[in-house]
Amino acid sequence: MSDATFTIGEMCDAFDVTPRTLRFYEAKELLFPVRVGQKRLFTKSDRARLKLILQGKRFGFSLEEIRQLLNLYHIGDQQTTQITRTYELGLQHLATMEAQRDELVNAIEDLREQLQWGEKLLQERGIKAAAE
Amino acid sequence: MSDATFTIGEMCDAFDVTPRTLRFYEAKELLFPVRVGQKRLFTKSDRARLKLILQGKRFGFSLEEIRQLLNLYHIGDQQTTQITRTYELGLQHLATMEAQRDELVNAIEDLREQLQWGEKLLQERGIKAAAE
DNA sequence: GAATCAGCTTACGTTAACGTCAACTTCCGC
DNA sequence: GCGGAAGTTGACGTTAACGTAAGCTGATTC
Repeated sequence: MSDATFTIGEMCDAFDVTPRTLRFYEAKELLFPVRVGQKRLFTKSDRARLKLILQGKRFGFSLEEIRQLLNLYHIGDQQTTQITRTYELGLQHLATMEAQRDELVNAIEDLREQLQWGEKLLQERGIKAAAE
Repeated sequence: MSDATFTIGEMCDAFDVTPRTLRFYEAKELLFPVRVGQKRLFTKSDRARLKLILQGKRFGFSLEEIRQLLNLYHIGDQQTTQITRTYELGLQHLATMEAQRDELVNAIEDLREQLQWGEKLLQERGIKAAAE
């Protein structure tokens, strides 16, 4: 029940990416689709990884950083030494992301204030909000 | 008391960027240093903008997106029509950032779980944490 | 007054992350 | 058995965001 695979086209539809992107990610060793003859077949694992990749990108991480992070989700099948390194890398990423979250929360607060300012300013000038 | 200006070198030291970067941002109309002869002098306003620029970059925004956002902090000296547009742009950015924050919070949670998994796994294998 | 230093412009180079052909192969329906 | 759809591999093009090198100016310092 975990043998469901997906063609490249299905993946593109599901995640709104182009075939080129998926092949590129494979070349960069971010995805590992199975080959049946020539064709790629993406597994459920690939879907999970792709989801994480796109998420990571939204947070401003590079593909290379993401590639390393992804090993966390393969952590079972590694050698102990490598697990330790991967684990520590994960800790660092966690710290980065938490810092980013804090910064983001502050930035949101600042932006809110600016917007209230603008709102007030618009009211003073007697503008009817785009309520038409 | 608001007439403090800064040379390009001082800016670089303060924000850990290169001169090239600051000149590039000026060319892209993200910063507007005053000229004294040939030389650029950065105002307090430029410092505030640069801070926002670097922040935005960390969140994965492009310089062009950031440029538009920055108008929010100039919102006083615009025409009413433009203020409205700027204001709406700000609202959109706010929504984007809030979505990003939520996603980030979830991702942090996921990552934490994975790390606990790894931690457990390392203990089972009897590894002394890099406490040496 | 020669050197050093900070800064300037112009222009070409670079890296990441794909886009865009071009030129096949494979399968599927009719 | 043929046309179209889906997929494949190169190989080159593109955009953003700077880096880097060359050659110039002006101020300061010894």
